[in-house]
Amino acid sequence: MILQIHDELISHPCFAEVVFPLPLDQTFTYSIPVALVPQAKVGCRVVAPLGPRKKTGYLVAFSPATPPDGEEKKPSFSKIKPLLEVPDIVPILSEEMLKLTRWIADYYLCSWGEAIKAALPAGIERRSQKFFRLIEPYPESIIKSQISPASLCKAGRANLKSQNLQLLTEIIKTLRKETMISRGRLKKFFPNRELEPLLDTLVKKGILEITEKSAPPRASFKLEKYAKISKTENEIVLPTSPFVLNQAQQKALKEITSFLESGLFKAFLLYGVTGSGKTEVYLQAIDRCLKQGKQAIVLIPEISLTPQTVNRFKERFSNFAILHSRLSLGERYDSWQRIKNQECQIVIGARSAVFAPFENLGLIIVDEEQEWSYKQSEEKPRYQARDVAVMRAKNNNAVVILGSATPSLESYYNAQQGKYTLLRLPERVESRPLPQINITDMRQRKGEILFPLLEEKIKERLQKKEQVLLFLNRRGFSTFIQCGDCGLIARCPNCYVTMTYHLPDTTLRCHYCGKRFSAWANCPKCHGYKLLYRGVGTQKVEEEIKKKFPEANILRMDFDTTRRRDAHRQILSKFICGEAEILLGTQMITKGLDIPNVSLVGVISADTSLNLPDFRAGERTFQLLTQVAGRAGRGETPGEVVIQTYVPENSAILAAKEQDFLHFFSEEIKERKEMNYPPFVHLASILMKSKSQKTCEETAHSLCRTIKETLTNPSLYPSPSPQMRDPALAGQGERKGGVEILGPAPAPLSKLKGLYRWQVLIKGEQNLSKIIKFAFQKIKKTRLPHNVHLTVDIDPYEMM
DNA sequence: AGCACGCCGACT
DNA sequence: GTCGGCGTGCTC
Repeated sequence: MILQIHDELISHPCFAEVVFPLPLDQTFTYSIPVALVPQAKVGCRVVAPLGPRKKTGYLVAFSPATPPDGEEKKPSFSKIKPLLEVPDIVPILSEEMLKLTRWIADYYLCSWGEAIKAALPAGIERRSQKFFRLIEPYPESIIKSQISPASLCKAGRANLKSQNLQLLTEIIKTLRKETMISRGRLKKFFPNRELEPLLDTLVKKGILEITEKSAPPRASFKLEKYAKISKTENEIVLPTSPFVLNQAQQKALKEITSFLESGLFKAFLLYGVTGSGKTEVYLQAIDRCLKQGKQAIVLIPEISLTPQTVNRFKERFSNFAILHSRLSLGERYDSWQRIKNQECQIVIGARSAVFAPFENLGLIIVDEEQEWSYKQSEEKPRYQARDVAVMRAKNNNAVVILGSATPSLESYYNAQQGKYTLLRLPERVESRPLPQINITDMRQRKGEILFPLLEEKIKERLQKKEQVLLFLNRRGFSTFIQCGDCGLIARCPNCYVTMTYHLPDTTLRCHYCGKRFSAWANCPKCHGYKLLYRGVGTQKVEEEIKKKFPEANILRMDFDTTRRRDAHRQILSKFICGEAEILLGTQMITKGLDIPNVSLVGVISADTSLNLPDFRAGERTFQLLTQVAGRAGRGETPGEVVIQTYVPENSAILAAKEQDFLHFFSEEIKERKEMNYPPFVHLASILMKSKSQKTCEETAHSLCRTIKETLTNPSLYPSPSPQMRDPALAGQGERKGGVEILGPAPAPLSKLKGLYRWQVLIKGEQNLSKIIKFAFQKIKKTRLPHNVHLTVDIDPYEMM
């Protein structure tokens, strides 16, 4: 073995440094077999042995056979294994993507391999399929005794539960017939839950043998599917020529093009009210970019990525690709391949399209930059695509345009500070008036759903044969049920949240873990029959509307009515065709709907998003209300909006009424400064999850201690002279060197899916990644309890 | 993240 | 006594 490696070293005195899409913050060193030397380049995928299995990793660097003095020592020669395969002829990752993913790994605190995985289309990993085979020659006794499970057990010395004997018999029978069978096929035959552990046991006992074979690459399915899609999606689209721009648009475009032509990095914030013609500016900027021989990426929030939106681009350009989460793996891979081959010049897509593998990038557009969906919160890496877009533009000397009618506080602040250049489109094209907004104070009469003003307006619109949109950001019937005698509230046993009452099956459901019960007939504690149904959801509103307007047709659109594939589109097209006069729904009706006949928008309660324990609650409410209000009056008839609320004096609601972003910004930014929140500080959230409440709490405390130690020892973390902050701005947490630690405390959702959750929040003037990374390394050395799971979220959006 | 190895309670 | 529970530690 050693000899063989030395042989290779003579012809190729280099090792491959490989990272894997695993939470392992290190590179692995492999030798490169002579046969693979011509192919193995930095940026290629490689298949290599990692422990007992083969894994796809990424070649990120070459390292010399003998490390220069002072560098970390290589693993001993006997440990180094050779690469097995290099599936890429051309590196799949450019130098630029390697640099960008490295930055993501450092900033958002994940491994380089995880960051790279996020930048590549899903399903690109070479799948290896396991095949099972009965070991030849199996003991004579087994064959003779036919397939008596009992004798098999003895021969294999496997002690199996009786209910598994039957299953075992069947498996053996199947294996004898097929000799080789894949895990997937076996699962199809025996969809029992016991299958997997049983197979493992049999392998361990030497009755079965596993052989690994690489499965065909997913992409081979792609052609047929792609053809199908193009057929349905290729409806006739008439090309449009560029519109004549108004003065503000012209000015914006001029600034953008001057930077496109200069070939220098520039970030713009294009702040234009709804209907001010941002898209036309995008289109003409893209056109200029293409004429420069460069490529453009357009990011659009997932929900807004409708045919309607895409067609605007299709009308103007032909050579683009769409990257969409609804695409199948094959389709996505195919789009990606077309981009990689530079067969198209424009990419339109959601969050992950920011990684489109263009090699001569000139322009990135982030439409609706304030949208939360640009932040990946569930999966690692928890990156903010808008910020990645800015970073990528910087790396490429490209132009980035962040567009919005209601910019995020961060972006507008950045524009004020000169980090971004502000471009304003203050007027609506064709000078369509903004909708009239009315506020109803719900404190007048508690417990009501539809107040007289909204009811009156609905009646009016129905008579005029116009359409109505009703918005409530809460699904289900009642958000909780409570015993009127003892006060007991129905809570999920796995999560510390109330259960929502649902119709028509009268179930109690947990919106976090999906648990369902049939609803209480009476109180399970005191057996009282006086049950209170509290908190209004869309189902209850639907019932109320039906009562009040029996002649009207209502469509409800929420998570429950759109679970079926395509239901979303079906409901919308029904509404557009005029099959219903009222569309009632949650969040999902607020985005990108453009229905000319909608003249009234009603917000049943504006307060649901306002009461969340989140410093962005006000901002979110303002954006939501502005967005939903924008759905009214898109046609000839001027629109009208009614917002019902318990807090009409709240600044977010007042600003939404006046549709005055700038006023909202100036109020909100004051509060952020006072409370020491972004954009004045960076935030990082560390979440501890464990089955044990105690472990959670203890880990949280010890983590806090470690972070504090890190901070008090300036030699430990590389921070440039921690400057003193204005003491008047001090927040409530503990502060050291411009860093403030809040917590530890139970997370707002203190238990979810059976796991307790504790949280530590860190505020800092500078990027907190380095400090946290350091503290983590330290805490790992002092041994972390193994039954806690740590999640770090840098610049978090959801801190529940 | 997997996966193997290793040390303790419930059964043959 | 063995089986399999999952705590611990490693992967070039």
